[in-house]
Formats: sequence, C-alpha cells, structure tokens
Amino acid sequence: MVSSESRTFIEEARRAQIITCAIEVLADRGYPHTTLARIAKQAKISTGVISYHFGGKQQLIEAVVAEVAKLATDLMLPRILAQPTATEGLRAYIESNLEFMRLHRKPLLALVEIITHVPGEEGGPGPYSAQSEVAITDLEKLLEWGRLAGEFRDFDQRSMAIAIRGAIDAVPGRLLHDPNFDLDLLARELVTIFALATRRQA
Amino acid sequence: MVSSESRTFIEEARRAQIITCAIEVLADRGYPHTTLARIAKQAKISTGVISYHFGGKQQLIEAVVAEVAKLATDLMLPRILAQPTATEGLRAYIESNLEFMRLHRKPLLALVEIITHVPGEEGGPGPYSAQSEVAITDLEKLLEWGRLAGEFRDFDQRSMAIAIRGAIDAVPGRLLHDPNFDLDLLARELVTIFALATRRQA
DNA sequence: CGACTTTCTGATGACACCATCAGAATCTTA
DNA sequence: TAAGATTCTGATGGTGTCATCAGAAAGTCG
Repeated sequence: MVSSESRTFIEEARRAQIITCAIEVLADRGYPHTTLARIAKQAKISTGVISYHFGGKQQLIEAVVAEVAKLATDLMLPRILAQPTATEGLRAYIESNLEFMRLHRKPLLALVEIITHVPGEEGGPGPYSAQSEVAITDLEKLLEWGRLAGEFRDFDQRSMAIAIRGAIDAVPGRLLHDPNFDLDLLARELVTIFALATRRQA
Repeated sequence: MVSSESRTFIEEARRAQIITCAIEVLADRGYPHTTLARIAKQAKISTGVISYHFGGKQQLIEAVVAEVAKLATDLMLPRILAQPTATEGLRAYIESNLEFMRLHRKPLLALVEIITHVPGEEGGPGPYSAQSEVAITDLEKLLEWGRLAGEFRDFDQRSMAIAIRGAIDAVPGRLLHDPNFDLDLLARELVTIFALATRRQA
C-alpha cells in the first residue's frame, strides 16, 4: 500500500473522484455494465486516466473495496465495542450494520456487486468473498463473548453466526428490489429474533 | 413453452445432455467461465448444436432454471404440505430446503450462479431474482398459517421471512467455500433458532 | 437406392472490453 | 519565459464472447 503522503494533491483528488464515480456506476448499473469507459464518462475524463492512476481495473476495484470497508468498520466497530454486555453488543451489531446500509446505500451496493461478480480462480470463490469469511468469524467472537459471560444458551456458534449474517446480507437484495424498503422495521425485528434465539432462559 | 411431445427423441436427449453439462460447468467453473464453447466441450459437441437446439445462450439458461426449480419444488413442497401444524411446516421448510442442497449440490450452485450473475436491465435486478421474490412471499404464507392458527407470537411476517430465507440462502456460499460443510448440523440449529424466534410463549 | 429432412461441424463476422502508447496539454520550477 | 515533469487524450491492438451459416454427415422413408 502506497502511503497517501507520497501522492500529489492532484493525484489524490483524481483517485478519490474516480473511486466515487466507480461506486456510483457499480451501484446504479451493476457490475457487468461497469466498464472503464463508463466510469471515465461518469468522471468526464478519458479511459487512460484510470489506468494511469490505478494501473488497471483490478486495482481500482481493490481501492473501492478498501474505501467501503473502512466506511463500514469506522461506523460499526465503535458502536459495538461500547456495549457493556454481549447481548447488547449483538443488538448494536445488527443495528449498526443496517444503519450503515441506510447511510451508505450506494457504497454498500457497489461492494456487493464486487463481492458477487469479481471472478477468482476457476471454480473457486471470488477474491473478495474473504470479506464475508471475516465477517462470520468476527461475529463468532461476539457470540463467544456472550457464551463466556453466560448470557447465551448453548448453540453452535458458527451456525448462529451464519444465520445472523445471512439475515443481514439479505438486505442489499431487498434494497435493490425496493428502494423504499423499511430498514428500521427490519432492524427492530432482527434484533428481537436473534435476542430470542440466543438468550439463556427458555 | 413447447410441449416435450412435439420434440424428437433425439432432440429431447440432446437438450437434456446440454442442460446437464451446463449445470456441471456453471457449478464447477462459475458463471463468468461458463461459455458456450466450454459447455460444448463438456458435451463433446460443437458450439453450433447449442444454438441449434436452444436458439441461444439465454434460452439455455432459461431451461436450466426451469429444470432446477422443478427439482426443488418436487422435493420440498410435498414435505411441507404434509405437516399438521405451521410450526412443523416451518421445520419441514428449513429441513427440506437444506436436504435439497445436500442432494442436488451442483444444480443448486448452478442456479445461484445464474440468479446472481445474469444481468437484467441497467441497474435493475437480474431477471431471475424474481425467483427469490417468490420464495419470500411463499414463506410469508407459511408464517400466516401459523399466525391464524395462533401458534406464533406477533412479529412482522415479511421481516421474519427475510431473516429465514437469508439464513438459508447463506448456505450455498458456505458450500462453495467448504465442500465438507456440515449441512445436518446447520439444519438442526436453524430449526431451533427459528422455532425459538417464532413461538408464542415467552 | 435415392430424395428429403434432421442434425451437426467449424469457420467467420460482429461486437465489447481492457491495456497500451505516442503525442498533446498542463503544471512546476528556475 | 524556457525546460522539464506531470497529467491527459483518444486511437489502436489483442483477446474473448456469441450468433450465424454454408456445407457435411446422419437419419428417414418411399
């Protein structure tokens, strides 16, 4: 990773502009229609500039992923760690996750397009599906916290993590299908569902 | 839809063979690597045959979707309808869904590749995401059954349906990441999770 | 067998994409 | 202003895809 200190002011500006335009196009048109030509058109520049500043499409995608991941982490992590109990941590996890989706709809959709469409080795998962892997193991840590604290009943943590993340990851699809989708309602319901599913007392 | 009666024996055989090979390639290599040339190679025929029998790639995909959808419906629907209560219906819904994934791993993965990768109109969802729509509304019916019967607590049915389907739809990704993934364990846990989340008594 | 239909082959054309690059425009610095 | 570095343009080449089609092969039937 090249430090941003080593970049010109104009270079930083261009990179930021191109990343923004890439997110825009990804979210609005979908990955298959996101060509360098279209991103260039969106930014009102010529295609060569993108290769000049990023080296190629692949590295641009890389930069977009880093950008959005940072956006999400900065929003969610503090909120979760601020909770006193795992139960409330889980609530914050779900709520901040959906809050991120509400605040940064286009970056979210762009990220999803990348994760689902960038091809990896033949047959294997795409290079960015590791993102989802990490999300699951992180969630498992949160569940382990609750187990150690005796807040949760006995359940298989990996299965629970898969269920919770699955429910959350279903949101982008809904958002795409219905732009007026009620995120707050879903957040409340998901919090209740998984509070009931994890709590100790039967 | 042309009736299969109106097709030659040899034509039916070829269509079935090509569909099978398409599923194989989709599941093994992923949508981006699924070209007509590769499907033809898999079937040990030349590319023209596919266009000859299906008219084009699009119609072949259509046929694959129909094939897999039928496979899933035939397996799941009877099992669900055989249950006496909505609670047990929900259990059967989850179990038969994962059972389908266990029995028909490749058709499942092929279908997922198609749903996630076939592009629709610019920006809109792909033409096969309707498949997921239907799945959610069908599930809502099952939940409504439980509500009318007084088996379930009060919850937003759409949100619950999204959570359940989201958890189930997370499975293909796990299957891709880890071929030895324990489907039975997850099935048991999911049944428990959503039994706790839906039941009436607190 | 001979005429006709069905089925298949493999090359070709048309199209879309990305990376590259020579040369132009712009900025920087002395 | 002049020289040099940076940044940009837009055309071009190379690659990969799908649909098409003329002609070959195989099957059908009188």
